[in-house]
Amino acid sequence: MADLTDPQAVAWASYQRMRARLSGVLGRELAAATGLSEADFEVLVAVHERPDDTVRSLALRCGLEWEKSRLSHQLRRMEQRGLIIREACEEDSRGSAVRLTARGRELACEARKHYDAAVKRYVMDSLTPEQIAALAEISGILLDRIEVTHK
Amino acid sequence: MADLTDPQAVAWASYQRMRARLSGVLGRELAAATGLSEADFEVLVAVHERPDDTVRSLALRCGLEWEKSRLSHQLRRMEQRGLIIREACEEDSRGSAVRLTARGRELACEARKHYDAAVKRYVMDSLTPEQIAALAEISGILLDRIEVTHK
DNA sequence: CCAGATTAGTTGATGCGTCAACCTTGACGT
DNA sequence: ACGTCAAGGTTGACGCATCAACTAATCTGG
Repeated sequence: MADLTDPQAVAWASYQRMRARLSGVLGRELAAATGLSEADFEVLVAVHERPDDTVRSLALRCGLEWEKSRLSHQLRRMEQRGLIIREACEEDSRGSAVRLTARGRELACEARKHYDAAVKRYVMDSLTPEQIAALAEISGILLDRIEVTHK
Repeated sequence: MADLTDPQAVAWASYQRMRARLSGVLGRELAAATGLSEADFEVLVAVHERPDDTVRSLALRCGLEWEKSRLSHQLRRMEQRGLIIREACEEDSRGSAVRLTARGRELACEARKHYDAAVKRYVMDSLTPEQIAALAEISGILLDRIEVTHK
């Protein structure tokens, strides 16, 4: 009772192939248009959503659901490239806060436009509203499943 | 005309979150059970499907749809860990062939069992046959879309 | 108030993935 | 033949992701 049925195997193979290809083209287009990686983009957008373009690292980490060392490494690289700056956190002197630079803010907006357009072009324009809803539903079910067994 | 509608944005967010979580869980379980990465696993399975557990690098690369340098780096690491060996290719002296070691063959089988079971547990057992078919269909559509605009 | 346990964040090592540069060998037109 | 070009593969550099070990500040129980 362990094996996948044929339609299951086919579905999994299609999904895996689609996933690999889609993230490839989206990442490449984003990099070509803005010089940002998807990781950069996620961080910039998440920070830009906050008042004053500033957020505590902890909150950012929880919002992104990233490992702490992943965020730390990413922020170091982004700081070196002048996209963000890190400042002290007054509520908790262990913590730190992240603020967008002018360049970071500008790139966040630019990148969002390009990225959303690419998602629309590659994904949304290809699917019916029913298929989009189905994708959302399936994703939600699988997420629940993972949360339940890993909490 | 550029922005995503609300249901589109929700669907995309769910998909992205599901994708990240699912690949995390599957990768972690595979590593815990066998010590292999997903990249290792893909290679082992692809080679193990061939007669004599041997393939030419070129064929492997086309089957996996990997960049050539990616495959080269991956094979170097796998050779160092004793999962495969690389030998000369007689049809074309530029080329090379990949053969599983005994350990590689053993791990390929072991890993396949664990991985399929995890896919079944996390994905297939959570979805109806209709949802599985919908996932396959959606994936196929998006793949076509990408192929068309990138070929 | 103090000692031990938690928590925020950093660091270093290592594997993965991409790009660009490179080397060798085969293919092809003339 | 031969010169040019393309293809198979390797390498080095760099960014991304995870793990484990570490530092420093906060929390908590007594």
